[in-house]
Amino acid sequence: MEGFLQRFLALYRPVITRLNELMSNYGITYSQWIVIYHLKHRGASTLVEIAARHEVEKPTITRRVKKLMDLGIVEQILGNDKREKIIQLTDTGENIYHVVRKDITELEFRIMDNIPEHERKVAYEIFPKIDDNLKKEKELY
Amino acid sequence: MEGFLQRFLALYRPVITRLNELMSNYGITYSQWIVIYHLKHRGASTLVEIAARHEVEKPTITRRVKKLMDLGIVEQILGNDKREKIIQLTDTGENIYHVVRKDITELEFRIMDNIPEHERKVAYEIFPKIDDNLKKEKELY
DNA sequence: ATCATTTAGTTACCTAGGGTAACTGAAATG
DNA sequence: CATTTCAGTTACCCTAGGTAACTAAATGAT
Repeated sequence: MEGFLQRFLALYRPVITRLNELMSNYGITYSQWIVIYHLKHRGASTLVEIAARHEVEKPTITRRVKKLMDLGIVEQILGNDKREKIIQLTDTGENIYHVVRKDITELEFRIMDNIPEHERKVAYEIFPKIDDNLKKEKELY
Repeated sequence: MEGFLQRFLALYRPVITRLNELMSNYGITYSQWIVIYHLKHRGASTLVEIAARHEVEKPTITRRVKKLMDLGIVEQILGNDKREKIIQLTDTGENIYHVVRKDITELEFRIMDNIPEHERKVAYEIFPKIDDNLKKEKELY
């Protein structure tokens, strides 16, 4: 079987475009949503924690968080270490989380409608395996 | 089951980064590779044909093709309709196709090594279904 | 035949998104 | 107390793609 990656990659743009379309109703993009999701599920975090968790560089998170603070979705709280910027969701942020989460879940249901549960599960579990394999092959230089 | 799209999207960056790393040995990127692959499998084509096939806008293909012509991977051939730009792979392009194809196939094998064939197949067949479903939901405005 | 319309391609401009390097200020190390 | 490490930001770079406006060529319709 060949062309797995090709098919995988071809699906990216339609999916991300649809999600960003959905998110644009709330003034955010999918990449910012990742931060919202993180804060909801992991609680208040520093930018470095968020960056590490999602394997992106610090400036990427600085930018996403700046936008979310401008939108009043996220706010800074003070900690002991004054180097750190600890952020959490505002009430607005919590509300947005819930509506967007609902929208995404519904979209997910609609576009997986005709796919049997066990097949979804197989694919769902393949993704992290591929990710692991990529990481392992990177370790070998 | 929830978070399918999340997992799907999270895998995109590692994969595309690895592929672009691989392609950079030949001076191309994955998005340009798509054009090379198209020409190899569909033969000489116009830019509009390529754009339509991959569901991107014309300027996107103009840019990819410009780069590939600069690299001597692709060349223009003349047709009757002087509006059209018909392009095909050069000999260099053919050679690059073969080596890159080999590299991709090998990478694909390595990162799917521990995934049973039937599981790969399930995932492989899910992708176009999701794509179809997205298109159908777009038709409903 | 000619004029309007459609089509192929290009250009200019804008956007999202992310990486790297260099920096600041604060904490930790020793 | 000096050096090093760490968190975050800034400036600059890149890829990638979309939209709108345009040119030139081909179609179509009168």
